Amino acid sequence: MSSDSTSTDSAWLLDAERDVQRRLGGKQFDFQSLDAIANIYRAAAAIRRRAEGEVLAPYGLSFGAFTILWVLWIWDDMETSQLAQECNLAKGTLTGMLNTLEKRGLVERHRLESDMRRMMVCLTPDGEEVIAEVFPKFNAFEGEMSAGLTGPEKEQLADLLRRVTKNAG
Amino acid sequence: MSSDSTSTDSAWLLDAERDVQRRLGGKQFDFQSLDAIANIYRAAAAIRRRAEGEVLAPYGLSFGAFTILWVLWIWDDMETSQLAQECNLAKGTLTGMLNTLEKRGLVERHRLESDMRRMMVCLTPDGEEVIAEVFPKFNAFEGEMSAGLTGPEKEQLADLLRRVTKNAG
DNA sequence: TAAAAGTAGTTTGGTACCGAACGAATATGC
DNA sequence: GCATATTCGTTCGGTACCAAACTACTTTTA
Repeated sequence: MSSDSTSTDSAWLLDAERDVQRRLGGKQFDFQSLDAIANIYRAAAAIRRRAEGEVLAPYGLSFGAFTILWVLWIWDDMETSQLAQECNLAKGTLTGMLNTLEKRGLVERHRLESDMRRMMVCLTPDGEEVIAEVFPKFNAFEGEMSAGLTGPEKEQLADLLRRVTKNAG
Repeated sequence: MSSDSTSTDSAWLLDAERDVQRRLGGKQFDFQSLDAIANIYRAAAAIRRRAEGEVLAPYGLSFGAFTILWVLWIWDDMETSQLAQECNLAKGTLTGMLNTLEKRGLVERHRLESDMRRMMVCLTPDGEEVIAEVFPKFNAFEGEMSAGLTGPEKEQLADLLRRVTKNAG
């Protein structure tokens, strides 16, 4: 399999991919899709772990908590249902995480006057201070993680992933 | 920012990305890296959720459990330390998940005779049967998730992610 | 206008996951 | 050859996360 691969130079495959080809090369599987999709998790897991350890841990933020602060920073305020969707969290999960963030004084919840079922969430000044301090470091970290790619390559990566995400949504 | 962007057509941006630009467009951040890296999570989270719901749940497998079975299928057997690394899991986490899989009779553990600290893990015949049945469905699912991409685009996506992963490792 | 249906957030029970502390087995230094 | 350091896997305490049941509120409907 590795000897007759078409445009992909086998010397550039991850060890894991090479072993997959050795084990399954004879079978009729969709290896192009396998490589594309599996590498999404590999990259996501590797990046997430490093981000939590190197950038977020000093602020006592999990990746999910950081995402919540980030989303509220971008949108100013938001209903919890929309926030859960934006952060890829189940609504029950979001409740717990907002409790934690609220105890730390980083976010605030308010019921909507017009509909007492619904809840608006926004950053407190403290929360805004935290995200404004963390995000530049996170963005620099993102730069490190994609350091091997040229500008156009980063744009293309974003574009290809965008199309996968739309497909999966 | 969106008006002077170079090759990225704003009409193709995800809603989330557009809002980010509206909020942070004036600041000096590395938007190319931001888009590239942030879209990795977005895609990974969306795919993982759908995979668990549509492909794995009928077999009672979490994404992590599926990954363990898959890795053991490819490598035949493996030491737990290596398995943890391959699955992107902390070793303590792996212990618990192997307990679960062992109770279900899908994997077996054996101490190495030559070094009683170390542990080999392998699939049972039942485990092999499960992964051999699940994986083709999972692979078909991967095809669906990347359906909007041409073959060469999938290869390029895999290649770009590979370089990010190596960078993060 | 009152019952039924729908909707939003919370609670609950359970798994997944991590880091740190631990104990057993092996390797190393003197 | 024995203390020390190292290296395994496991245990422990805690957070993150989900799906399903639940509660409180609102809308629909008759």
